[in-house]
Amino acid sequence: MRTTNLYAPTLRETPAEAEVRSHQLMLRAGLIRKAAGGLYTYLPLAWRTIKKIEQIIREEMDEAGGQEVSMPILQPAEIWQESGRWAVYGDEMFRVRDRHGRQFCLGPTHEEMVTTLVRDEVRSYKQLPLMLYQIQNKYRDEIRPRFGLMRGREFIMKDLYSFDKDEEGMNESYRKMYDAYTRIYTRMGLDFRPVEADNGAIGGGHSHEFTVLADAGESSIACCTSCDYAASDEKAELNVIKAAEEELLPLEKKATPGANTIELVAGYLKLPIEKTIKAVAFQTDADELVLAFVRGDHEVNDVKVLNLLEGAIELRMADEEAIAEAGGCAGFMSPIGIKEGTRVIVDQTVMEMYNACAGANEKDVHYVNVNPKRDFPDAAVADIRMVRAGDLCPRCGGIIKMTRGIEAGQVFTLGTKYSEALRAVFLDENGREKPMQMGCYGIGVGRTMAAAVEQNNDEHGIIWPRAIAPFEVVVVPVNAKNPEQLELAEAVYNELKKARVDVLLDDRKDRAGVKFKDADLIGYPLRITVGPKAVDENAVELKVRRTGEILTASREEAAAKAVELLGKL
RNA sequence: CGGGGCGUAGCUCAGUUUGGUAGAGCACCUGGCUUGGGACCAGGGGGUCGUAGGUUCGAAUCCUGUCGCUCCGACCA
Repeated sequence: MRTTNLYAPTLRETPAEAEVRSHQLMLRAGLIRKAAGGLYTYLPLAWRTIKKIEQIIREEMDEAGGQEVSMPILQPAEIWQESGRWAVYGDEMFRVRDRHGRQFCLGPTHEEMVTTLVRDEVRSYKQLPLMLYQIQNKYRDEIRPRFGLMRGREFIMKDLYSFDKDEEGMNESYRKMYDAYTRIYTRMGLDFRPVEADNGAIGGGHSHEFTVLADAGESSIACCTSCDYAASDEKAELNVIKAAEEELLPLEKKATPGANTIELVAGYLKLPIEKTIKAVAFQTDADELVLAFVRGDHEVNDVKVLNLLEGAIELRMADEEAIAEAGGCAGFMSPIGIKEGTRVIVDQTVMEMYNACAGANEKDVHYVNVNPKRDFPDAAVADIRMVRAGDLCPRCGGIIKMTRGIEAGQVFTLGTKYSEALRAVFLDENGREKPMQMGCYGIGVGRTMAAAVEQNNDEHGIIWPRAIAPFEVVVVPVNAKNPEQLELAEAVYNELKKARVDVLLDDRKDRAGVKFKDADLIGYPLRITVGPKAVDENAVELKVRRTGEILTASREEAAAKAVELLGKL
């Protein structure tokens, strides 16, 4: 490919609409252009990278036993009504009607489609396991599209679905996918972590998010500094922290006028914040009141709370009236004196506190010398707090640090949620009818590209990992109007092509500076410069984008040297 | 949907407070000169000032509606 034949409109200045680095760079480097909010055109450079990412994914999916298919993007409402999600999915689903008034949606995901496909064909355990995948556009009418390709309304996704005869098989499929994902992100040259994740409403199964580490990432993850434990902030498990044992003092009320926050109480009573107990009141979607208690310096993890509540779908902050009805007092709450039957959940660490301070369930009054094991021994106890930096790893006891990343892929087991709803059943070895055990596994392809840019750039532009660079090498004749230079550059270019290197010849008649700036901005891993020195001294120059390292080689050696350097990028 | 910010040339922005008839840099076209880090000189093209309405002799500027973009929150690949 020659630059004069490449549509890659680079921008000298950063467009005002882009806030995050990857979005800015992809616009500036001429990779993408916006068509409307959350909708982007992939220009030739971006599309080359997308195709490379897809190819890596395909190879690993096939290797793991997946088979590629292509299912319709336009999906009939019926199958969604059957699974019950037509009503649940809400405004996030794009819905359309055909000329007869029949309803369809633009697929936000394909569980319904793939499950109905499989149920009609698979009858026997002998036909399982089965793994089907596709790479295609998905549509979600996001509340707020943002960060360019990071969260679009149309985005490219690889989605694989596994079908197994039992849980053991499902877990085996899961493991294969986990391993395949690990190879995919490794091959792409990205710094990533498989992160234990909550799989929310589905419950029960496993889930990992494959998170590309980047400071601008949306997800906050807890990583152990000693072992390889990593979990999303809402998932991270925590061990009990035992306070030093103390003699139990008698419970006592103290007036704490206006002290309705933990900071105010601790300040007023001159107590360390670790000696206080904090309350958070929630209500479920069914209006049940739930009181959660954590140590004063901790935060309640509402996902953990929600997971403890059978049947609840979401939590919101409780109304003051509901709290008062249960005998509580907003801002001054404790489990002591709450009406019988009220849902109270106490963090495990709270149970190990001695002579602590908590609300007295009346305005402007707190208790001191609260001893949970004595004062509310019957409360439900669980791990309900949010992880924070400095906590101890639940696996090895090492120190946890918090990092940020971009969730580029996710794997999780679904169990029989969809196979039951859509009656995808088979006969097992004993002739008994059973629902299939499913798993689903997604990779955001465009998001992975954005994450790669987010993770690999400097003040001059993008620095592509070789495996997903739009071109591996750019050959730059310093002065393309000089026939000798151009001829030598073409010779190097042709040799690299022959060596099956993905190479671009920047044959534009612009000044060298322009071409160098573009090369840095677009971020080809390797640049080969052919200038006067090549003509006069037979010396061409190879520059590694990431390190800035410059090597020289003779014209004859240049291609071989480039191939050697690429091997290390 | 709630809360901020912004819509003026392809891009980045000035002009809006105090109404007087459209600007700069970059990009683009022509010619010249130049060719190792976004050159230079000369000439040129390009804007219903997001949009609709109102106030006014006169609106980019003031008022009202509306659309779009963007950031923060709930959602997610």
